[in-house]
Amino acid sequence: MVKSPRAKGPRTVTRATINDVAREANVAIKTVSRVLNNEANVRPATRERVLHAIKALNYSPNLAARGLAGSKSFLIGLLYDNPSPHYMNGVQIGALARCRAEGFHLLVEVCTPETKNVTQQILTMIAQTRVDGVILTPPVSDNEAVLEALRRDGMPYVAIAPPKLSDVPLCVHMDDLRAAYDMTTYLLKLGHRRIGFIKGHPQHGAASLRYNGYREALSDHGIKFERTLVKQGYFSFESGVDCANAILQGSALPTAIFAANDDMAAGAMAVAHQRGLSIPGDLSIAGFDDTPVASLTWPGLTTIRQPIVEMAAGAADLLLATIKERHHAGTPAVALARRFQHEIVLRASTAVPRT
Amino acid sequence: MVKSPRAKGPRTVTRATINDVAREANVAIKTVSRVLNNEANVRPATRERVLHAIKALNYSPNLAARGLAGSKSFLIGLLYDNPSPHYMNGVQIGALARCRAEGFHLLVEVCTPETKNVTQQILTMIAQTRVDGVILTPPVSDNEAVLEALRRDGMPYVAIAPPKLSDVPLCVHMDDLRAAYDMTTYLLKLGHRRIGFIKGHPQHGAASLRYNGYREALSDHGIKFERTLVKQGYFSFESGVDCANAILQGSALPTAIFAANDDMAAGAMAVAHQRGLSIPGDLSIAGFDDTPVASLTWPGLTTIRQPIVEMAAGAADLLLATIKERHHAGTPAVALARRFQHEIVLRASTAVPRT
DNA sequence: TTGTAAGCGTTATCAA
DNA sequence: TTGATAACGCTTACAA
Repeated sequence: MVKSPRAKGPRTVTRATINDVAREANVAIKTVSRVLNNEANVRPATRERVLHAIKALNYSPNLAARGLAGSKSFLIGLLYDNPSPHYMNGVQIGALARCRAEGFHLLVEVCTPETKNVTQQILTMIAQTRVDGVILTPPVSDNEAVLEALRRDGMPYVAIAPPKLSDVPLCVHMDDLRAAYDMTTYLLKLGHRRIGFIKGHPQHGAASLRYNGYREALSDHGIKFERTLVKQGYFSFESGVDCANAILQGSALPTAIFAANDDMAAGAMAVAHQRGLSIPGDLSIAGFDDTPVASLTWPGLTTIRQPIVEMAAGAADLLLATIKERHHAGTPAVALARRFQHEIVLRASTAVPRT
Repeated sequence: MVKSPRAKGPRTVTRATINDVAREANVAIKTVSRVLNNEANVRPATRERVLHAIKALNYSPNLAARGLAGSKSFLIGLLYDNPSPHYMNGVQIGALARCRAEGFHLLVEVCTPETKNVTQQILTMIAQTRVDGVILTPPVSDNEAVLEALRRDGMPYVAIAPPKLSDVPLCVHMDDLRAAYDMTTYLLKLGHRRIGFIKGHPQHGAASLRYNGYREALSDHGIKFERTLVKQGYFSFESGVDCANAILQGSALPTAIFAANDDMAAGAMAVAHQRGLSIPGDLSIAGFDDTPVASLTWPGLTTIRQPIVEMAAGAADLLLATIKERHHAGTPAVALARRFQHEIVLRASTAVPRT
């Protein structure tokens, strides 16, 4: 290995440019550019020669130069506010995989609603970086002002799990209502008749869908809805504790509790343990999201898996397709909403009621 | 604001350029550039005029153009492999905050060791994006080949928690040994004499430091080390379950178990519950990292908090300072390792032993 | 203190 | 099928 004599010099290596490649391959830079961009009208032999020179010189095109000259920056912005680490991680993995495959890079930006105008923050970011498109994750995808600004700016964007599908031209989502319906039905089929429900944060779009799914399943199976079995939570562990305590303090106890997310379900589990209720013997508990905590509780938590990675990859695909299309011509992209399938993950926290 | 007649056109808005600003302020573009870069030798009145024009035109400099013309891209690369979502999230929050404050953007890239040569992946990314520096998170910061390639390339980089401080010119870290020492001492002071330990992944640098801290504390307090109380885990919940079972199957049970991370501690808690051991009555359990799960277990897990966000912010600071310095002149940056303080987070999983 | 002119490494235009 | 040459929007000499 070469040891650098001093570690200070600003640049140790000089990178080859398109001119070097052109010289090496004995063609004009325009030809190299054509090969780089997979354009037609390049004789196979010439293409080979260029490709060879590229390899020989270890050449990579300069993104900044491409961005300046052309219309594409090969940059995708990923906007997020404050979702769970697990969610954000999944989104990044999925989006990154697709971006890399298409030669794009991911620019991550947090929106800080407290500090400043989110819309202005985003617009500034776009103006500076000239990203080719942006991916919006909740709760940014819920922000009407942001959507409107993006639309007006003409910036392609895709929303992950937006509250209203009709609001956005491009989105990926999951059927939260159906998923909650399925979980409730599963509990009913086990034999549960009194099923408690801990609602999610009232501001969060998906939360009410999950609640509706619970109610519809109850209704479809002829089970009377009981107001005392439902409590308003806020997606946090602590709110799960509070709600579970409230639900379990009545006289007629439920045999199962379904929480609108895993953190609240974990809270409910803690309460059950505290009250000496065995899970799932005395009480079955189900969550939603399949976050890491679902496999770290005791017993393991039955929950619903959102295919986050796949959804994010799908979002990136939609966005990248739009970007390319737009570049080839002003084809007015049709609104596209891609739905992803949920999955019930069965663990040990649910079972047939004891009685 | 201009309303777009149709939502299809590639660009709906035209952005102001430095020329527009110069014209508006009635100065040369060079003067605008000086204001933009906070250079000296601009009369206050002139500066005001330029600033005013910038605001009036809603101008933001084009990063690509700046990158092409100058030597800086205002891009920082964040490399990661597969750390926990919680860890990565903290790193991003911290790094992003500092980058934004300094006008830099974060380019996130995953390294996929399986697919290809990691070093080559990184080098290609650098060649394309011309990032001004990179932040390495474990386990990428453990990769010698990557470090060597970066050094040779002359790319400034900062490592978060590298295994050997001497390997890197810039890094932030935490004293894992001391932290484990402190936790063990805390348990000893509670009165525990038989303390089990679940080791972390043998490949992970910090894991052995944590183990050493445990042993040193034992030794310093005159407690005999017992081989049967220590088991080799792999940082996963399942390995925690296995190790806890192994440790608790002996005849002389420990009154406490200290796991090298929270996931394994959660595994130990599950085992305790299964065996009917009450926590902390029969068995105290402590973890390491203060991941979200530590507050979602029942009872809450006593653990050690790593100041991830602060460390990442510190890493970004170090990197940005180096970048600026280097740009001002070839000042040979001295090696800098910044240490961050850990903190024991007391929850309900530890207490005075019952006996 | 300010301005002029020459790039930076690409893509796009238009001619050959 | 190729190739000159002009942008792209900025920074960096170098003048004034």
